Amino acid sequence: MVAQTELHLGDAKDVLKNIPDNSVDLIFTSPPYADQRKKSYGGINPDQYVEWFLPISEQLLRVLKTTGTFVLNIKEKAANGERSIYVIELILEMRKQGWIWTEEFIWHKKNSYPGKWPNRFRDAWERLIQFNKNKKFHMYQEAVMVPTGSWARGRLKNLSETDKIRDESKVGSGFGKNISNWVNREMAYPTNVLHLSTECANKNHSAAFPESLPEWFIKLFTKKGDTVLDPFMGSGTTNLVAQRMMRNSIGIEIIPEYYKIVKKKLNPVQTYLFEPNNKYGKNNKKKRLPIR
Amino acid sequence: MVAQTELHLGDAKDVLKNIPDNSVDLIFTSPPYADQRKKSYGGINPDQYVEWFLPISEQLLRVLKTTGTFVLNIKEKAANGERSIYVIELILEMRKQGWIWTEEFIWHKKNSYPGKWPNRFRDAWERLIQFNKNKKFHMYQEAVMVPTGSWARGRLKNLSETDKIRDESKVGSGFGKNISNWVNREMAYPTNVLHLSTECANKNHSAAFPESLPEWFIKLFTKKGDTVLDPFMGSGTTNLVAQRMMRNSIGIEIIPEYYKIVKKKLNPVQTYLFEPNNKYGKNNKKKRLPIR
DNA sequence: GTTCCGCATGAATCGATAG
DNA sequence: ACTATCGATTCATGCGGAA
Repeated sequence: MVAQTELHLGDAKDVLKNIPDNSVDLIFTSPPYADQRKKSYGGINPDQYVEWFLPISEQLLRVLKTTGTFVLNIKEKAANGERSIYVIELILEMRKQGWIWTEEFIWHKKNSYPGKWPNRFRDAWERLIQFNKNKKFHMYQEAVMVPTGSWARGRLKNLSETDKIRDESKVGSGFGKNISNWVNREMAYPTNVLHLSTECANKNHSAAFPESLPEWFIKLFTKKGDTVLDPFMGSGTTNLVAQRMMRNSIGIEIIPEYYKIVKKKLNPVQTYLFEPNNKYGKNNKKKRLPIR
Repeated sequence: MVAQTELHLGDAKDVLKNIPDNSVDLIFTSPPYADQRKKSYGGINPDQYVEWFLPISEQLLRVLKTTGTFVLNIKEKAANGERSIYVIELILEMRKQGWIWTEEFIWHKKNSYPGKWPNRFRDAWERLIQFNKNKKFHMYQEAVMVPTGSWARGRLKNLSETDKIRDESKVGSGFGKNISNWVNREMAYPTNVLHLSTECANKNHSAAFPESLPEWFIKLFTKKGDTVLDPFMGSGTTNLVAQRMMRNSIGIEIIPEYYKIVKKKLNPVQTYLFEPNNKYGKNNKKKRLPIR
């Protein structure tokens, strides 16, 4: 079984028109935030952001299945001592388009950007806003259960301080790396707060979000063979993870350089027969990264 | 020096009118959420929530000092599979009143009790929305600094349990080795994500938030002798903490039973002598401070 | 093979300076 | 007065080299 990955070069609002109605199970994306990524994307003014995004979200509403989910990763910036309001305005406007605002997950970034200002602390969280077309949608909650309970606590007690600190991410939301050790123990459902760090010093690839972020939502809202869409592909993290998890995916990117990089990265793997057992281990990270 | 605590029985929107302009340094409150606590507050319909709150926030804007801060603890609930929008509408409307939306802190509730629904996970976070009158406001950042990760990794790891305990007490008492030399370097400013446990098993009253929550914001935005206001006092957590931290405080509560409980709980000397008619005239603030 | 230490690096934000 | 650019500030993380 092979997961198909479709890559498109172009503007999301145009390219989306070629995608059929009700054909996508999960949209996971992180659009360029207002006034950020100026060098690459030109930067959208906060005042014009909603206006810019609405034609795209309208298309997204069309291509999403009625049982599907749209997860939008975004965070408004602070400027001149005040937070922008375009994100919450966007939620209100998208509701008018017919979207249902189902949930808002919090991504707690442990290693947020440092800095000190007289009037504010470091911004250490981003929004993961969940929208749906219908009140009935597919959600595979068991797929993201996390180890917890007395066993986890007992084990933690015997660890060094260093290990405790490191392991906290594992206990909190299941984003730790050696999760396989915890399988078949006491499991619990996670919450709507996700703990994970940005991968900043990773030489092999730099992405806006770590792989575990789309991975979690792909697990939660799709099953194998489903289709995942990222209309702002960037470095292609969503599509890479989708492919590895045996989900079909569609990626759209407006910048040729990014498009080429992703195309190179994904194409060879596409024809490669996937083995579900060999997934999230540390050793296989090296294996999958070198591009041949 | 004694911190004075004023308690008022009545509707916030009326009682607030008796509080002088520009007299409060911090407003910290957790209003009744829409459609919840029906038995106590009669339940405010989500559709009418903004309309209900705006006359109150207008008064709050008046009584707050230009250097003061308003922290609103609130979280919209999900009803019928959808998140209510009254909180984000409220932010937009309060901006129109003249409030500056400075920041949104996240309170990550670690111990919220387990639960699961077909369409969502446990809601483990709440908003702490910071509003200001002015871009310049008082913020005492050093008061809430926390140990850095490297401090925990490097120092704590090599210390015995007793050393850890001893050193902690020294920070407070000032005795022992002078650790202030390296404390500064090993302390970091926090982020806008707060990790606190909910105090579930607590006496008779059910507080909406743990004491550490108002404590953190009182440390951050006030100094001793400042005035803290909670227009929806409830079980009086904010006022209790304020009093303990040597801040004057004002509490307003509409339900007689709560009012009586708080009045009993707080030191009578410090709840002594409130003069409701003494409003706009002479500066009653200095007058009511030094009472023995 | 471990552990430890040094170092580069982020979806940041503000205030000052320049046009 | 308003926008554009730049420097200063700051810390968790992971990598690579050293002990």
